[in-house]
Amino acid sequence: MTDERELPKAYAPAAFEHDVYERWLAADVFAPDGAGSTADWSLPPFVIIQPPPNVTGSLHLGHAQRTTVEDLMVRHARMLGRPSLFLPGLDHASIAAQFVLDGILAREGESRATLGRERYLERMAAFVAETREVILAQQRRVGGSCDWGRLRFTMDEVSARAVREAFTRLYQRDLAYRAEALINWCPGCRTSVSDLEVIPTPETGTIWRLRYHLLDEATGEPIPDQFLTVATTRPETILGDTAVAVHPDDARYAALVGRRVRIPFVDRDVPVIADPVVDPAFGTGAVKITPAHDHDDHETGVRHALPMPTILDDAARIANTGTRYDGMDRYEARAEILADLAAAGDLEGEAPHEMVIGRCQRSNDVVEPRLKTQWFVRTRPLAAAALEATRSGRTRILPERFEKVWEHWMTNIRDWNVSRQLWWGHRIPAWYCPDGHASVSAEPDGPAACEVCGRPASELTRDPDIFDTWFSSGLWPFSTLGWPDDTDDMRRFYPGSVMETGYDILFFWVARMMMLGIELTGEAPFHTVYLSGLIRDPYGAKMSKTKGNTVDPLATIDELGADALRFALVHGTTPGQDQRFGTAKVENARNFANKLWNATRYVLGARPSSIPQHAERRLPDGAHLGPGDRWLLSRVAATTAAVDKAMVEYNFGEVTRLLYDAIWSEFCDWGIELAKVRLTDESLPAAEREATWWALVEALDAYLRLLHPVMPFITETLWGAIPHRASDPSLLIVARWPGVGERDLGAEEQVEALIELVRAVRNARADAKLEPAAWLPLDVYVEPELGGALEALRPALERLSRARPLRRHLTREDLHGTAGAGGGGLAVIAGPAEAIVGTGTADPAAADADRARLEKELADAERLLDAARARLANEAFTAKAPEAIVAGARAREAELADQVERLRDRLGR
RNA sequence: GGGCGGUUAGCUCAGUUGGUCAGAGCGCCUCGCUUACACCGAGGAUGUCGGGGGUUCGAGUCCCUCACCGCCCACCA
Repeated sequence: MTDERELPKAYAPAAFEHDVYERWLAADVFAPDGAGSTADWSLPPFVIIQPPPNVTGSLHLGHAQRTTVEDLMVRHARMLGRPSLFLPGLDHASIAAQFVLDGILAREGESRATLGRERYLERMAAFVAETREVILAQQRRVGGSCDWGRLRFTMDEVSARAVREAFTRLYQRDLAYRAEALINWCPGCRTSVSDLEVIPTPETGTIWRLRYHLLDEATGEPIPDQFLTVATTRPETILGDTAVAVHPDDARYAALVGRRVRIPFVDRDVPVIADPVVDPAFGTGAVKITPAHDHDDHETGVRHALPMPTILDDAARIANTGTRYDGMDRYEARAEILADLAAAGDLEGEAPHEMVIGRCQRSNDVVEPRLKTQWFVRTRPLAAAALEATRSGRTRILPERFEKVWEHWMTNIRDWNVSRQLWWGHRIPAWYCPDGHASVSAEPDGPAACEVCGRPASELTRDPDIFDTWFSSGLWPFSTLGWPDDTDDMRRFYPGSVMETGYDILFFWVARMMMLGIELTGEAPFHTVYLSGLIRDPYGAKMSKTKGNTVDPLATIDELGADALRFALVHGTTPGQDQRFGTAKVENARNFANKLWNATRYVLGARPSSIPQHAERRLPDGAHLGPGDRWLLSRVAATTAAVDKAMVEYNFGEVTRLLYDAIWSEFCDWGIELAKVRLTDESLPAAEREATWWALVEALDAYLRLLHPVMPFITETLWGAIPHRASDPSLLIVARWPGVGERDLGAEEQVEALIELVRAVRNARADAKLEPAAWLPLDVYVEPELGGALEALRPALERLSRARPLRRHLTREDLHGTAGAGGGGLAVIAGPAEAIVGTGTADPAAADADRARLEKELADAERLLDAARARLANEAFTAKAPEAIVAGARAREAELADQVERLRDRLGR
């Protein structure tokens, strides 16, 4: 034994993770064109696209999970030699950021109104400067190998220019337009929000029945005892009613169509119209129409050319009705109106009503539909192009089932309201002249003159609104690379390879990137959309900042390490499938890391003294390898191939499962244990011991490389301590992904048979409740093809099954005849191997236990044999099943029959 | 009202194209501090793979249907 390379005894991630990251930074390995990059530019670049986190946010598990998945993909690609780009970023998150800042301001007794636009934006800039480093630092702690030199912020000048340019082009192509339309208004946020930001919320409300009096056709005055009863859940909107609609086929109301009714309070006389939108079975079959404040009604209003009076202001107070309700809050007005209707005898009744009400995703206020002049993006042509990209397979969505969702949403898409009445964001580059003409310009200072009438710039005023934050996000894959300029980065890294995100922002973000990307660059912005499942809290609820049930992953990293967190976040998961977060998984991952740490320490410490400490890496000499070594190297080859396959299929949960099993159950449990004996056997030639050690190093090296994308810190640290090849770089992160070696199926079969024998011996000893530490004689018979391996592994087998002495018998008869003859002895039957554990005494209790164990084994074997025979007796099976399956079944039958026979023999039957 | 996902050991979940796939981790039980690791090692118990039907030589794995849970989309006042 010699000294280990400097590797602390205990696995303490907190002690090295930070340093490892600093070393990567210092070596400049994150950038594909960095000084430390080993990228092969003849290979296709790999570009991962990450949703830039909110600038005011802090890391939650969802971020950690996404960063992990993105990072493992980019690290894998980097190790394959591909120029790989993981471009980090921040999103200004307009409405979300304002919501946060407004909360802070409120606690200081300030508000948007008291500060004014300019001071508010200054305050925001200061706030954002404070928070922006938080999330970036956290991303580093998770281990994201981001190219920090290319960091982008959606509010930086590069992005601003892209926004202006993009919008101008859309406008010029008639894909952006300004119009008065019914939009969703959040009175709390004082802005319009997109359809996606309105959350349908089930609530038990009330539905009221109100009477509208019919007008006398002669006098034009309402008739006291003739009325039409309408049903509504929002009585205050009667102030904006401009019609009452009934179904054209509804006999009850057929005679009334064309008559007029008087809307109370506003004394507006409106027509009774017929429209098929009305469901005669619902309510009273007569619907009040409020075109300016209801989506259905608006469409009805358009169809019938109805007036559309707006009766709510920005704060959702009643306005412009000329009634005493003006200035009242919507709900206060509702109560007053109901009281007044009741007093007039026109409130016919009310009933509880299950309904779905739209609430603001951000503030939870009830959203009011409202007519407003806004900018819109014409989405249908854009969506058609996006659909063409996914249908043709130029862009793939994974898991595939989301393509259906995508199809449905894209084919039913409505125009996108991009105006926001907020301050923090990109100002819409539109200027208006006193005559109301709009000019859109990509120039920072706007057009030189009105595009329509030529009035000079000095007379133009800029639109005060800003863009929906997702507009700039939608440009992310190319705005970050310098678009609209034809930059090197655009040419090298556009379009991106994989866009990774949670499925919850498929529409918000992915859809917008696809639509804008194709329109503006002519190419879909990425080849693959990989949708992760969501991390849920222990109760299965979605984690969200507004809900306050987020878990701070940094505490987990502090305690168990970033590697453990990363491993836990992908282990046992399936793409697109939600997972619940539990500390137990992270602890298990930490234990795994600890296992790997200690295995490496063992290997380093077990170096034969004939190998110098800083020896350059050598391939093990095949001629001197033992069966255990060959088995191990073959298993490495098998695992490498399986990991490759899982990686290609984006089955990262499978990747970690493969590596966990290979490293723990094969490398540690058997590889090291078998090698141990050879390495400490001074009677072996040095060349044999050296070969065994190099085989361990070879296997460890491969496993560290394979595990690096998931657990970058520990693998980098451990890899740094093992011998390298001359061609290796000094850091694992830029080392090459292992190639698939050759399998040695013969060695695998032999060693696995012997492993089974050891297990069976242990099993028998445990069942007989023998002293675990006792060394007992073991008589063994193995079939001839296993003889060589048995002899080669004899010392290891002795040690692992605590056998002393281990006597080999060349025939089964010899084994039965000479072993355990003196009474006692546990019979072990393990496939091609058979053994008798000498108990030394004829302890009746042990004999009974042994007999019971064999009886059970026999019963199991007989049951399986019966099943196998029944299967083969079925002519349909032998006739129709593939040959290989039938052959396998026959082999299985023979094996079982043999086992049954031997068990019966042992039991004296 | 559509659509999707889930329902597999006490808990959290894997099970790729139908044929030793009935598994893992945690938990539990029995041993053991054997010179890499007690964040460990050896051994063990637990499931008619939600119910029913069908296709097939063969189904957890495909089809139909029902039940429950969750999510997404949707203009019913």
